[in-house]
Parts: sequence; C-alpha cells; structure tokens
Amino acid sequence: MPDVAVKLFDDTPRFRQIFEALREEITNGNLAKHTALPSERVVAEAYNVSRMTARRALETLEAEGLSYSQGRKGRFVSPPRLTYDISQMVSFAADAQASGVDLQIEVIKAEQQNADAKLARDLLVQIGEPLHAYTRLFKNDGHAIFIETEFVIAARFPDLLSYDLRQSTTQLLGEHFDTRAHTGDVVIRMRGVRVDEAKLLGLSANTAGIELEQVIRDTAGVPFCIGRQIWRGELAEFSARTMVNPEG
Amino acid sequence: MPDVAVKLFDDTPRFRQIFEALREEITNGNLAKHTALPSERVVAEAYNVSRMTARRALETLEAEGLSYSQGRKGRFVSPPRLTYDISQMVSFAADAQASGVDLQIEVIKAEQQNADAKLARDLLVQIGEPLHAYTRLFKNDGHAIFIETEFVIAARFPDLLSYDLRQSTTQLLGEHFDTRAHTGDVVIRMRGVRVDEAKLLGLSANTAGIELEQVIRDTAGVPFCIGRQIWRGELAEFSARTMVNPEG
DNA sequence: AGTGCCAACTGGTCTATACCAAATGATTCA
DNA sequence: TGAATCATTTGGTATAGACCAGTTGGCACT
Repeated sequence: MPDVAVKLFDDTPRFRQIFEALREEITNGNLAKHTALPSERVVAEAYNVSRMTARRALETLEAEGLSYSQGRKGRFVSPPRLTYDISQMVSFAADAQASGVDLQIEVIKAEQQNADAKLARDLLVQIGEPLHAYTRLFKNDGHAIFIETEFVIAARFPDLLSYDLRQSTTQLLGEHFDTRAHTGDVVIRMRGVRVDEAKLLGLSANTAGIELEQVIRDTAGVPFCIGRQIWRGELAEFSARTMVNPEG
Repeated sequence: MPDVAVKLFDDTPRFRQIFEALREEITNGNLAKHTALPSERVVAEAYNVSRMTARRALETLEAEGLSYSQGRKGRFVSPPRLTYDISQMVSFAADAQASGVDLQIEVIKAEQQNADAKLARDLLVQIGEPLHAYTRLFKNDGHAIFIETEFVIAARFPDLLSYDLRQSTTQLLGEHFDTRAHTGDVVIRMRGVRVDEAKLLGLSANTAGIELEQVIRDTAGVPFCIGRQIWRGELAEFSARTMVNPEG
C-alpha cells in the first residue's frame, strides 16, 4: 500500500505533490515549450486521484506560469518570459523586432470613439472629442501575449486608421505625422482578465493578468496617445531604469 | 421554477452569476473594506448551489482583487490599491509615510549570508562575499501587503543589523553610512507565491502575486543594495515616469 | 473574574460522478 | 480527391457527499 505510506510521511496536499512532479518535468527541460501536457483524465489515472484533484494540479502549474491552457485543445508548456523595458519610450513592437523576437500583430478592431471622462482628462481634451481607437492582439511564435488598445486624438492624426496598423504605431506617428514620443507615464497592476480578453489571449476566465496603462507625450509635453495593454502575466516581465529626481 | 427560467435565458456559468452579484455588493460600497463576506456554506444555501460552486464564486472575487482570504477565519473585502512610484528612488516606506499611509514594518529575519552567483553579479562582488540579508513584512492598516528581502554588502555597512530595521532603510543608509540611492534597475513580474510567502501575506497558496526586484546604486554608480519584494497583486499598482533616452 | 474545554463554525482537500460543448481524427460517402 | 459524418477526447461546469484542522464564542467549572 504505497499510497498510505506516502500519506503517513508527507502531509502536503496530493494535488501539490502532483504539481511538483509535473513542475520537475518542465523545469528539467524534459518537455520543450509548447509541448502538450497530459490531460486531466490521464493525470488522474496516472497518479490514482480523482479528476478534480488532477485538474487542481494542472491549474497550479498554470498559476505558476509554467503552462497555459488552450481551452478544449489541452494544456501546453509555456515559453520563457519576454522582457519589456518600460523606461525607454520605444514601443514594445519596435523593441521586440529589433531584438529578433518573432512578433505578429493582429488588428482586432479599429474605430472612431468619443473621449469619455477619463480619456479626456489624460489627453487634455474635451469630453466627446473624437478619438481613433484601435485594439490589436500581439503574438509571439503564434501565441497571444497581450492585447493593446490605443487612443489617439483624431484631429491630430486624421487618416491614421488608413495605414497598416500591424506595425509599431510609435514609428507610424513619427514617420507620417512628425510626432515623436518623448515622455510618458506608466501604471502597472495585476488584475483579473475580462471574459473577452481571456478569449483573445487563449486563457480561461478568472485568471489574473498584468495591465499596463501608458500616457505618451510629445517633445512639447503634450499627451497624444493613451495605451492600455493587458498581458498574460506569466509570459512577461517589465524592467525599468530609475533615477533620483535631480530637483528633489 | 425560477432556477430553470434563469438557465434558459442566461447561459453564463452559475458561479459567475453569483460572483457578479457579490461583486455588485462590494463595488456599490454596500460592504466596507475589511468587512466579512458570507461563508462558502452560506453562499451555497443562499443561491441554492453546491458548496464547491459557491466556493468558486468567492475565489473569483479573490482573483479579481475584490476580496482576500484569511484562511479559516473567512473572507473579507479588500481595501483600495496602494500606488508605488518606482521611478523615484525613495523607498516605499518613506513615500508611504510621507503621504499619510498607515504603515507597519515587521522584521521577519535578519542574518548574514554569503553572496550566491546571482547576488554577486548584481552587486559586483565575489561569490561568497558576506552580505546582510533581512526580510521584512510590510502591513497597511494591520494587513500584509508585501514582503521584502534586502541584501547589502556587509563590509560597507558593518553594524547595519544593529539598527532598528522597522523603518525606511534608504533613510538609514543615508543617515548613518552617507550612502544615497541615485540610480536603480527594477524588474516587475507576476508569479505564483511560495508557500511560506503565502502564509506571511495571509493568502492561500497557488495565488499569484507581483514580484519586484531592485538593484540600487549610489552616486558613483556602484550597486550597494538588492531588494526583492513580493506583493499581494490585488493591493498595489506601480507607476513610473519614462523618457526617451537623450543619447539614443 | 478568570480559565479551560467543547461545540459550532470556517476554509482546505478530496472522491466519484455527471453532462456539455468544443476540438480532433478516423471513417465513410460523394 | 474532397466533403460530410461520427465517435473520441478534451477542458468546463456542477452536484453531493466526506474528513481534516484552525478559529471562535459560549458555557461550565474553578
């Protein structure tokens, strides 16, 4: 009766033992990235537990960022994290492509909107001001990593939406509208992803992600772009260089 | 048969409907922060579902950062997020106290360690170099928000551990060792909390938190302190000011 | 008034089962 | 060759029970 023996000498939860065993497999490098993990039912039988316990173990892997779920397709080994340097005002797209990351951009939506109270405040415009709003899905190796929605003042960049948005918009605005990003404010927080976001990112609802809000200003200090990103939390990390404010 | 009627016209999962109902209660302001939420069994009976489904709804609240669990004490309404400005090199402690946040610092551990490979690299010292290592738990209103472990070069700050560590160490190092933080590198990522961290933070294992790693340098550009923080993700957000690098 | 104990909570873990819908893959038919 | 079909496998949701171990509050005894 090996099961009983285990329980006598190890009171860590069963699901956690299984989780640790699976984690070993991944971190050892036995399983390459994007490899399929055993299914809930297979794990349940292999470790002689109920499916719910096996599921728990697999979900814990996901919480640790070691695997990701593709709905009813199965679970897969996560690739290593991407790093996004937020203290440089280059866009993630430009940055990633420069360092050889295989990046795809998919335009989900592009439309004209009117500024709500929050957008108006951040962009220093009146409520109701027409804005271009476009949402794009960023993928690495064909796997979704984050969704970004950007808002720019339509009057300043009239025909922006007629350009191909599957590229760095920082570059687009620089080349065609002579507007260069100079300073910005960033806020990073963890939050649960919404249902629609979860669908695009290919993860189950009720998972947490990292939200990144950016206000971008030109050389005159005038804000011209608001960006809101929601990242798969396990696939990214954000770096910054900081400095004591010289004026105190 | 109201249950059937609901199911006919709303196919969102039952646990999600309950979650949304509970969320309403909180965001409406009907429930003050740190108020106890109904228990799993109470919710189960109130909504006529099994306990596991009620549990699921309550866990979703937690994932959204709207509540926190205190183990077998119950679940409670979360307070609003704290903001930590990472682009200023003032410590969170100094910053928080200046803006009137009720902050308590608890020293968990303080000891001498030898630098491992990673610490040695970041601090520009030899592997094995003696370091002061101290771990502190930061609380707001009596509720844990993050754990910080700092590593400083022992030779440079010989009797640091004899001071009261329940204060901003940035200030401590400035006052007693004439060392001022000038530049730094920060990395932010989401990750699952470890079992020991979960215990200190008062949350269940397998939850995700935000890790913040800092390298702090003096006015000469020499690194003298490594800080590693793990935050309750739902209780914080991190802001930064960014700027295009003038030298390109 | 204090103390210690016990019963009634709480969440944490786990089993065994069930049905659904999406995805997959093999088979069959045109 | 190509398209439609169907059984299998997948994760998602849900039920109804069970036992355990911390927490709490009241009750009885000092």
